[in-house]
Amino acid sequence: MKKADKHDEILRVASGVFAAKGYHAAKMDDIAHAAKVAKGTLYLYFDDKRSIFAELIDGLFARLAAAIIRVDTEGDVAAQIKHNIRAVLRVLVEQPDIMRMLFDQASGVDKEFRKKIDSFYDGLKKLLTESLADGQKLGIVKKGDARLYASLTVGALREIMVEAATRPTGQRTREQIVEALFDVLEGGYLRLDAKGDKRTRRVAVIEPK
Amino acid sequence: MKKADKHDEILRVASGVFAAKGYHAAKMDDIAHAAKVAKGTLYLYFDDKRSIFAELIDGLFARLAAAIIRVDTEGDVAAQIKHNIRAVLRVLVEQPDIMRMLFDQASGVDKEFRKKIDSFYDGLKKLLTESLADGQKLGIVKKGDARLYASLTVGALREIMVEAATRPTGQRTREQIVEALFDVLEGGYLRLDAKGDKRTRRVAVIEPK
Amino acid sequence: MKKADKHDEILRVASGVFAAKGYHAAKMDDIAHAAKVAKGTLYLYFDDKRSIFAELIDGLFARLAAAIIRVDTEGDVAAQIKHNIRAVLRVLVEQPDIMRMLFDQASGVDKEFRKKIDSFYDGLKKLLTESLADGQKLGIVKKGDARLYASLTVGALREIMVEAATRPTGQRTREQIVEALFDVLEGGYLRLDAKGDKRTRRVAVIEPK
Amino acid sequence: MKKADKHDEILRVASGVFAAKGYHAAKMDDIAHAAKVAKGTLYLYFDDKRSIFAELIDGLFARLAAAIIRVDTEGDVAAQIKHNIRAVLRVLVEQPDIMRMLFDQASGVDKEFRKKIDSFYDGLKKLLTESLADGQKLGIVKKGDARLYASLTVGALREIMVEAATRPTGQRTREQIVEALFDVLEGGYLRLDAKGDKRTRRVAVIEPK
DNA sequence: GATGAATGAGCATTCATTCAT
DNA sequence: AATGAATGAATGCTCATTCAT
Repeated sequence: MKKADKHDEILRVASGVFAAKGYHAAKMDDIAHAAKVAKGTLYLYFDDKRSIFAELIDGLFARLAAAIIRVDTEGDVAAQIKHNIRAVLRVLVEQPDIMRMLFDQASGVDKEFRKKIDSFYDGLKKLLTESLADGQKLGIVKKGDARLYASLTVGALREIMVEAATRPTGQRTREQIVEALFDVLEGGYLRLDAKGDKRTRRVAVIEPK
Repeated sequence: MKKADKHDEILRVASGVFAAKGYHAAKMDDIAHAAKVAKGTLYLYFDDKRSIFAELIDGLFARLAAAIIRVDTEGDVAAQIKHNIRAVLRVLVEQPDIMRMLFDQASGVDKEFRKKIDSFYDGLKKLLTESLADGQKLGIVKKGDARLYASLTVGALREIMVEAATRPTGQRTREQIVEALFDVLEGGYLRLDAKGDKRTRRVAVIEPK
Repeated sequence: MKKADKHDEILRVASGVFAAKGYHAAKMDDIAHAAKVAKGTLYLYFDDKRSIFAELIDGLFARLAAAIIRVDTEGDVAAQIKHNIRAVLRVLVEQPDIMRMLFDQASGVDKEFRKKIDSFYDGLKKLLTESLADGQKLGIVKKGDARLYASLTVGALREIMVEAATRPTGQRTREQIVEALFDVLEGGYLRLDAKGDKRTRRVAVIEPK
Repeated sequence: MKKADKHDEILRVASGVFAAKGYHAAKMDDIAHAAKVAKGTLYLYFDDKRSIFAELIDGLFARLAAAIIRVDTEGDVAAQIKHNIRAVLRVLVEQPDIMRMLFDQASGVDKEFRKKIDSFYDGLKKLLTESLADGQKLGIVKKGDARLYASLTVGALREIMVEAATRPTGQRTREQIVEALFDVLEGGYLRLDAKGDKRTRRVAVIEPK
């Protein structure tokens, strides 16, 4: 096994240990044992415990960033949005361990980690906010607080991702999730006017089959 | 200062320390110092470090649970939903420290903590899922995966809460958030059909005001 | 209750606590609680934890010392020896708690305590050794290492005392113990018949070598 | 130095520290320092402080148990008894530190330790009691409370052992102690002459009623 | 490269003692 | 005299990291 391979092997194993026990409860001994190497060997491939965790998170971020495409409002917006949802889902669902770590542990490790995570989210939201602002100019996004829409979307996405990664899953196909989330973004899910709400906003609604 | 007062005072101070440093980096010394008592004194009021944290989380949960009302579909649904959003916002925003702790630290402390948090969320989602299912029967909630809608809503809410609690805030008033979130739930924010999407679902849309 | 009374009451209670838990496991809280006084009150009657224990041991020593009479070889030696055995038995058996403490805990408390106990025993053995040496001159004690005889006797006594104090007892009466121990001592190294004791048991004795 | 060696080396050193300071006053730092290892190293070889002490006591018990032979009344009883006294003396005198610990500290450490020690003594006394009862049937042990004789013997032995181990020693040779103790036992409740021992010392014996 | 024994700084927790009321 | 809340020094134990083999 080559150097890079063992590095990756340790990473792979470590993500399982971190996910199972949490960052603080995961001991270097645990990781070494799980990776079937001596404790000292870990330090040949990583500077310290923290950097093992950091590489995992960074790798996840990189993969997420690579998966997301900037929405081009000239093209088929719906398709692109769905593509993004689908891409994020795929990255996360394929590595549920790392994902659990990211959402459950990361900000509890360190001041620095929290910053790193915050800035990833901030970047994500900024990207989304800009896209939405573009969309508002084109009239394909409702007027209002684009930043808020972005946060809300990221939050909803995150929640569903976590659930998809955490639960025994199986229930929903990835495509169902993509469609459902997209639908909600497009049309919300409350239909209060059906009860004769005074603030009726739609003259007519045709529910899709 | 009475016994109960000092207990609460220590809790109050501890939430700040936990929020600032994170559970593990917050030492009993730090808390004692911040509370201006000797370390031993902490143990007169709490069993151990973990139980200080636990009381904070439990208190937050209790306040959240108390603030949320079950939506009665006979009454003004919109008003009740807004009430709930507003109530949760108020509880969390008034104690940003505890909130940071809950979202950033809690699941990293302990297996037990993760369970506690998970079950809180599960309870919340279950409540919401049932309300949505009721709504679907009454035709005031879009058909589809009610559980998914619930997750999505909780995620969106959480994200906005965290942001509201974390950011220097000030920007948005609480009422603006309530309205915006409600609007999105009601009607989504994408208006893709304006561009002539083939899957047009609405004959006409009248944007409010 | 007068000052002296409370002092003694605390002592009495403390001996039970020490005996039950051992010196180190017995907390000042335990003693205060058992004595139904506040912790601070203990310090009105005793300098510190150690001195409570010290007073108990000292009291026991004093009572033992007072109970033992120096054997007068002019008088009825057998009666005096029996008296001593009986007296020691009575003192110890009447306060089994303090006795347990003395034998089980005392030397484990402190360097100083070990010294104190050692010197009590040393005094006891010295007293006995001298008596035995006197007896040897008079021919009523077998020739040989008087110091060794003394140690042996003290050890045997101690063992029986501890047993008598520790066991559910009941089995042997105190007088049975006195007689049995005396008999063994007599058959062992005492040669009282040389003085023409009425209870002469041997017609002739040929000392080996 | 091999693993087992260091384990034993630490044990050896620890017994000195425990004996010198007492269990509670002996700090892990003291032991580590005396053993010239870091504190953490102690925990590579022992679970905790208590288990270091436990191993010392257990080892002593094992060696004592191994050294003692059950007296066979068909053979030379005197020789066997002397062998036992000699064997116990040798085990204890060769490790005076552990012995001090056993007698001075052990029961003060823990409820569990007291039980362990009590049951060792109980076993010893039971063994001896049975031997004495056998002897009584054969007429080589004086009639009477065999259990009491056993306690008395064990107590006497213990006292002499402790003294031999504690004192600057030197004074008596081990063999002198063996002979003296045996002599006393013999004159006391042993009636070996009944079997026609060559070393007959009494021409005639008139047992008191 | 690989090992794993050794390290020692670091921390939660305990409890005898004090002292303001 | 009595109280008991407050104190803080003291200590067993952990575990990330190092380094001789």
